[in-house]
Amino acid sequence: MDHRAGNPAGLRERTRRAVQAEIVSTAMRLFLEHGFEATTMEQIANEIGISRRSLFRYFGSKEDIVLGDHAEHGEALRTALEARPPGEPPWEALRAALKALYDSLPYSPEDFLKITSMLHASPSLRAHQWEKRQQWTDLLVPDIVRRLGATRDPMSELRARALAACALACLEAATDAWVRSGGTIDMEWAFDEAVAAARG
Amino acid sequence: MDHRAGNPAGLRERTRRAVQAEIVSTAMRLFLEHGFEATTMEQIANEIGISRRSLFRYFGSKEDIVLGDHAEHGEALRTALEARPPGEPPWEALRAALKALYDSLPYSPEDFLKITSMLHASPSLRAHQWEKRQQWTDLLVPDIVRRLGATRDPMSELRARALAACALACLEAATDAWVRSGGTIDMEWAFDEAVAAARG
DNA sequence: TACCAGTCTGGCACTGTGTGACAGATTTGG
DNA sequence: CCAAATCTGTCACACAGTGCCAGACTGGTA
Repeated sequence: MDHRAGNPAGLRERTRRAVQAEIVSTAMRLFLEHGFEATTMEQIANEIGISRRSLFRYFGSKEDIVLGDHAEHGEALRTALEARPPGEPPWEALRAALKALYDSLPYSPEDFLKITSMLHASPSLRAHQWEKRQQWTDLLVPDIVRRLGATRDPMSELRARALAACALACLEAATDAWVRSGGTIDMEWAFDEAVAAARG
Repeated sequence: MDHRAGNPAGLRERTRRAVQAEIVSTAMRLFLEHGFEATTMEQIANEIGISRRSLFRYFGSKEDIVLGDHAEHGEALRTALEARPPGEPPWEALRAALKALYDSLPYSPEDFLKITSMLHASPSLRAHQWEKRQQWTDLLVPDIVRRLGATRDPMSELRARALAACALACLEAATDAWVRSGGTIDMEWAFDEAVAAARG
């Protein structure tokens, strides 16, 4: 039985969420202030007032503090894609799903630019981000297979995977151009431009 | 003056090349035998008979022992692309250049499968490989810009970058399918299939 | 209230990668 | 043979990440 009133989850869960949130905000502040590589896990832990060991219990790696949301974003993207009409061609559905994800991000344009710039500046962050995005493809493949038509051949997965990977490559190219421009160009336009170039 | 007869480069350079080659072959043997992560730099150094510190002087990171060729491969790819007729459409030129690179690889199909499988199995190797391939795009962009037509607008780089990234994404998808099939399917066919799916 | 079981925490030790500094050996060019 | 440049091994160090353990805390029960 639950004796506490109006508590959706136990105290444990709530404190855990709170600590998690504090870690992210504190760490992000330090990262943006001194750079990702230059900030050590020990500094972050000291700043918050917990031990280094506990910090590693909340986030398995330094990169996860920054990219922790990426797994959820993948799920959101999958949901958005599956919400598109079944008959819609893959590229249009992917475009719409990516736009939905982009619009749902809670960052202000300035913060988003700072974070994205940091992501581009640190090799290890870029690498981990790509790793997470590879997992995005895995999530998207089933839906794309469906959209490509129900040919039973075993290579439909290859086709779907290539399509998803190209869409994310275009997203990356667009984001890259956006960052280079200092956030001045329109991201949506850049993405369409990238797709148009790729499709010839 | 060079007192030694028939030596294209000094003794230093030759021994350096020899040691480098021995490191690669010894390390690859250990990697394929016990796995990449399970093999430590100390083990490799001991096996060869040099100090750990010297090993790090030859290869700045463990991943570089495996992916050292990747930089040269990028150059080879650029050369192959630039050797294609100027009027040829980007996708066809890229396809031909990638095939030329693939054909020039010195590995037997069995070795190539083993190495590629290892590359897919280790997250840190995958990440570094992707990083190197990102540099490939930088090398290819100028030529693709030329092929896309000399529109002076500043966004031609975005288009070229997207194209290169999609081509490499298709290569990745094809390689992935090839590895999953245990090397049975035809890589060239898989690549074409991936491109066809992406271009709709 | 008291108690027990599950969980969280900090502290310690340890592995492995990667880097800087230094002294001694080796090569290079004259 | 000499002097400058380069390579080598050794030691020390920073940092990420992990296993282990004892103590503290929480949640539910009697």
